[in-house]
Amino acid sequence: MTVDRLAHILRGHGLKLTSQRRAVLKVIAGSHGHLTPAAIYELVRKEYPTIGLVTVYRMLEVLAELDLVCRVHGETTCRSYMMRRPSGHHHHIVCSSCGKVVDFARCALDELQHRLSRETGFKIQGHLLEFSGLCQGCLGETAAEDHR
Amino acid sequence: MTVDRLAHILRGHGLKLTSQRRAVLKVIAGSHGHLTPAAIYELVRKEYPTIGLVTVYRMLEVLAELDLVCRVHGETTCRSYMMRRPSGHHHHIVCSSCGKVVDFARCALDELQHRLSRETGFKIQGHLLEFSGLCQGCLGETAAEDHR
DNA sequence: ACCTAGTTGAAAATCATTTTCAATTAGTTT
DNA sequence: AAACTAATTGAAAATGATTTTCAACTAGGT
Ligand SMILES: [Mn+2]
Ligand SMILES: [Mn+2]
Ligand SMILES: [Zn+2]
Ligand SMILES: [Zn+2]
Repeated sequence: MTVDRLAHILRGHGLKLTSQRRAVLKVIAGSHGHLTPAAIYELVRKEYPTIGLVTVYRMLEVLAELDLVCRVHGETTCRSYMMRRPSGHHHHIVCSSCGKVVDFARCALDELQHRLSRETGFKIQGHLLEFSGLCQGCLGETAAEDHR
Repeated sequence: MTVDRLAHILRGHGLKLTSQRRAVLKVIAGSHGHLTPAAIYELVRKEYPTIGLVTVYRMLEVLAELDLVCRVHGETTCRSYMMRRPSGHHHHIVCSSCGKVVDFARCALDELQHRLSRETGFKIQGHLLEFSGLCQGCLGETAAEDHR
């Protein structure tokens, strides 16, 4: 997506077009990888040395709000833990209401993985898969609430 | 996994069995959901009010080292961003070396999702899927290095 | 040119995590 | 049972990331 197109979208939402915002957009739109706020800040500073880190944070908030950025998950960037129950390769279904977790093993991603490897040239080494929703218990509760 | 079994594993790795560690183990092993360090700390304090938050952090480090805990990823707990390229539902393949991201759309998880929903009683509302590996460029570089 | 709501950035506040260090203790050795 | 010792603990300080506050500034409308 071009910076001008993005700028137009922002304006369409009643947001002002400042040179700081343009600079941030240029950096994020011009990169082919994911960037942390700090990394974006460092890159933007080369073009706009007086920009504040706060402005980068605020810009990311706006972009996330408008669903213009994607979040990328790192293997080790989450600090929510639970005791490991199955010992081998497995994944989780997480209840977004109470946090309950159920494990499952057969993810059947080999076929997809091979296809993607072929199509993108990546040597794929791992995957992250997680389902989210409501557990039976929490489903019952919301049903009971709806009933009142 | 029982606390005694866990305690035994720790001891097998030359780690001392303190009452603090027992208390932390009891809380994590007794929960059916994922917990942040702060949440674990609050729960442990009920049984062991003088424990320090530092001890919880250290215990989690140990458990992660021995691969006795699982990490759970939250939708919004990662702060690495990139500009959104496709507009609809899609996923990422991330290069663990340079951070490059390639998108793909057909994840074909419906079948799996239905099976899991049936088997677990969850109302599944979303999923998180991400592949990681090395992009073509970074593959070339490591090959060149190996050649020297 | 003027107005004004939105925006900015320095600084302080808040929150999470790590480091430091002196005191304590688990598990071993006498 | 007492002594020993390396591992462990927790208060406090240090570090790092993110948010809040607020006075000054500016984009875009009139
Ligand atoms: Mn698990
Ligand atoms: Mn994407
Ligand atoms: Zn639930
Ligand atoms: Zn790469």
